[in-house]
Order: sequence, then structure tokens, then C-alpha cells
Amino acid sequence: MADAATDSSTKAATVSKSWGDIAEEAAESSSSPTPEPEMSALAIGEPKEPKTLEDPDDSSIETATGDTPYTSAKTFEDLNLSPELLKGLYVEMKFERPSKIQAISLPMILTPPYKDLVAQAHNGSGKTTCFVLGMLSRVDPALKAPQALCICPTRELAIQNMEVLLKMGKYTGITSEAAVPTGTDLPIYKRMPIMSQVVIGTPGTIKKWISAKKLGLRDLKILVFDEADHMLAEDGFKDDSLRIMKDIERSGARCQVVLFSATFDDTVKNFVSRVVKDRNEMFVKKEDLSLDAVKQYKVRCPDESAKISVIKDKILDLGQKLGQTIIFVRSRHSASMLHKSLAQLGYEVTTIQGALRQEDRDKIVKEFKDGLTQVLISTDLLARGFDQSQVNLVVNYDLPVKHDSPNEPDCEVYLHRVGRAGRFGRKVVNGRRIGVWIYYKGSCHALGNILELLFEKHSAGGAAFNLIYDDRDDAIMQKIERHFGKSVAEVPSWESDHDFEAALKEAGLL
DNA sequence: AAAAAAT
Repeated sequence: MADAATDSSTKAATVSKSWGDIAEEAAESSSSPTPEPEMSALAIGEPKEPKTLEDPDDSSIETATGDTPYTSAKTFEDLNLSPELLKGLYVEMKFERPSKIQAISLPMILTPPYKDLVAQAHNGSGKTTCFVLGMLSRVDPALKAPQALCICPTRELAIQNMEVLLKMGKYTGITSEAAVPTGTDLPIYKRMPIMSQVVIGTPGTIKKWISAKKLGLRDLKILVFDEADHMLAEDGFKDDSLRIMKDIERSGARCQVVLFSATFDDTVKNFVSRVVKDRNEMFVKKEDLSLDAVKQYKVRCPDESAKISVIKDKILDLGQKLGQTIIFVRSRHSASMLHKSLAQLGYEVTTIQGALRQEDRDKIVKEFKDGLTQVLISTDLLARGFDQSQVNLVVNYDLPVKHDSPNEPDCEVYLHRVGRAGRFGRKVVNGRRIGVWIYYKGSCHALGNILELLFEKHSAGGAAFNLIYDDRDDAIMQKIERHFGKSVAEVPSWESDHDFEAALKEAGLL
């Protein structure tokens, strides 16, 4: 960083906005931070260097905010939200206070100069509500044009996010639209230009709308990438995402970019830092990201048919009453194979994968979310973001592997899959005030109240079973354990009901 | 070869 000795830096500071590629901005100038309405409490980030929050409770999250100070929001009132949006939060969402990641990230999203944000947070800790609230709050209700755009890796996730937006924004009158294929789409040229203020969708449809000039970008204020690491990964949607960012840039919009995910591996992290330059950051330490809320097990199976027996006799028979189950498989093909085997044996399961028709996918998701079906077989279509609080059991029928090197585990996908379980109790991630007392020389003094933040560690359990059947699986599982620095217990015998019961009991499910 | 989606 060259120390900005030049006076021209003042100008550069307010204009600097370049995710494209070139435009190197050395000037980390001291643009006068807009004065905060007093919010008190934890100061987030300190001038110049990235800093860990002082409050020991918050040491698991690291933020870097450059030289713009932010103050964490203790209440939603601290965030200057519209009364209509507040009503949505309290009445519809039943929120009382911001969750930890909301408290930290929302001021960064909502405070001028609206710096870009890269935010990592645990599965189930309320990422969606964060960026949905961010979008709703940055939209000018009087301006009837697209102002917030959210890009998601699957249409299921886009639809789910849209549902959250509709609920939270119920009283705001803010209009929205899902940019996903419906199966019965009009030819694009027959569509009217999009007037909705918030658009949430998948890359292909969004690209299509943009190139057909049906989705204007000029008034965009905020661009959100959900599951951002995947959206910017080489084998993910990198090209599409960059393309859309370039289009926005070219339109002349002053648009904030916000990236959310539970995972950012080093490759993606490096790439992000090249693409999103002048940014705030919020990261969770690797060791704190571990999947404590969900008990993980491995089950050695002598052969493929034993895997099916485990599903049938243990997971389905024992697990039925424990809530819902998602069984992850590697490919569309194995999804339908497993489905057939189980159906033949008279078990009721449903399956979702990308080759199904859109309306069937919607129906299967809806049935599962409505609790009409108990067991869902899925490809990694649902590995990320899918939120269904009744899922207590996740089974990796096939371990997640890197598609370009099948002997390597995909630890990010593993974390996301396992994160589908044990979400119950995390939906309301709230804080409550507790008194703090100190004993000194035999007498007791009140220190005052602090905010205790209730987290997913307090949530009801959940369990994940990894089915392992050869040396390769073994090696992969070992690598996963090493990656997360945590050994995964083994269910002693794949044939023993008692062993499974013990495991489920340990996970708090029996 | 999972996934999105368009050619």
C-alpha cells in the first residue's frame, strides 16, 4: 500500500468501484467516515489493520473493515430500518434481536459508503436473513426499477430465498421477482421489462434477461451472491458471475457487492480478493466452523448391498420417527438406482435431482417442506442452503468428492451437506441480556448486563452417517476428518440396531 | 459428471 500522499485521493475514494479487473486502486485513503448514530457497544474493526473483536464471545469471528469504523447492532432499531421492515422482522419473522452475524454484517452492508462485503458464517446462523434484510433495506421504495439482485446456484435456493424476502418484506410494498426457469417460460422477447425492485434468481436466467435488455442494471444498488464461493469457483459459476458483474459495471450503476457463504476455501478466497478489492470482511476461524451441532458417524459396509441394508433397516426403520432424512448421493444415476431399490422394498421415498422437470422438482421440495414426505434422496442439488428445520438426519450414501479428482474429498460440500441437519432451534438465533457479576474479596458486585448470544451450539442435535465401503472411501473419510481437525466416530457394526440406537442417542435424537 | 441453462 503506497501511503496516499496525493490529495487527489479524496476523489478516488468515493468513486472507487471496480470488480472488473484492471483499475488498480492503491488509495486506501481516509475518506471521512460518515458519523454513526450512536449505537454503542462492540466496536467492529479498527482503523488500518484487520482486527479481532474485543469481546471474547466474538473472538470466533474476524472482521476487517479497512478504515471505516462500524458498530455492531444490538437491536434492529440501531439499523435505521423503515417501520414497515421492522414490522416484518418482528411480526412475520418473529425476530427479537439481530443474531451475531446480523449484528456485525448489517452495519457494514447498510452504512455508507456501502463497501463491498465478503461474509462467512455458519450454516443455519441466518445468512439468508442477513442479505435479504440488506436488500430490502437498501431499496428505495419510490423507485420502480430493479435495485437489488441476488444470484444463487440452484433454482430451489432462489425460490427459498424469495420466500424469505416476501415474508420479511411483507409490509414494505417492495416488489420482487424470481429469475428462474419455470418450465413454461414465454419467449424472452415477449416479456415486459422487469420493474420489480428485487430480483432473485439463477445465473442462466439472469444472464438471459440482461442480454435481452429486459433487466435494467442502471439502478442496482446491491448485488448479492448466495453460496458465493461456489458462485465464484472455477468449476462453479465463475464465468457467469463475472459476466454479470461486468455488465453491471458497464451500466454505470454504483453497486455494492455482497458475498455470503459458510465456506471459502483458499483458492476462492484468493480469487475473491482479486475481484472484490475495496471490501469489508467477516470470516469464521476454521476451527470454529466445525460441525459441532451435528454428530457425525462413519459406518463401514462390506459391499454396496450392505449400504442399502443400512439405509433400509437402520436409517429408515430406526430414523423414521426422528424427523426427516436427506440421503445424499453422487450422481443422478445413483439417485434413481437407490430410489428404485428402496421403492421395490416398499419404502416411501422421494428423489430430487436436476434432470427432473422443474414442476416435479418444485412438487417434491414442497412435499418435503410440508412434512408430507419423510425421506428425500438428493444429489448435491440440495447440498447447499436448503433449509428445512425438521431434517435431523443426513446420510452420505456416497461421500462428496472433487469431480476432477475422485480420490479427493470435497470438504466444502461435506460441510454443506452435513449442515442440512440439526437446523432446528437455529431458526431463531437471538440474543438475550444476562447479568454479569463479579466476586471480589468476598462480596458480590454487579458489573451490568451484557448480551449473550445464543448460537447453533445450543440447538437440538442432528446426526450424519457416512457410508464407507472400500479403502478409497476410507482414505477420503480420513482426509475429511483431518481437514476439520476432528475424528468421526465409527458405528461398530453396520448390522447392529443397538449400535445405531446408541449413536442416535448420543446425537440427542432418541 | 452435480448443477444452471442455452446453443
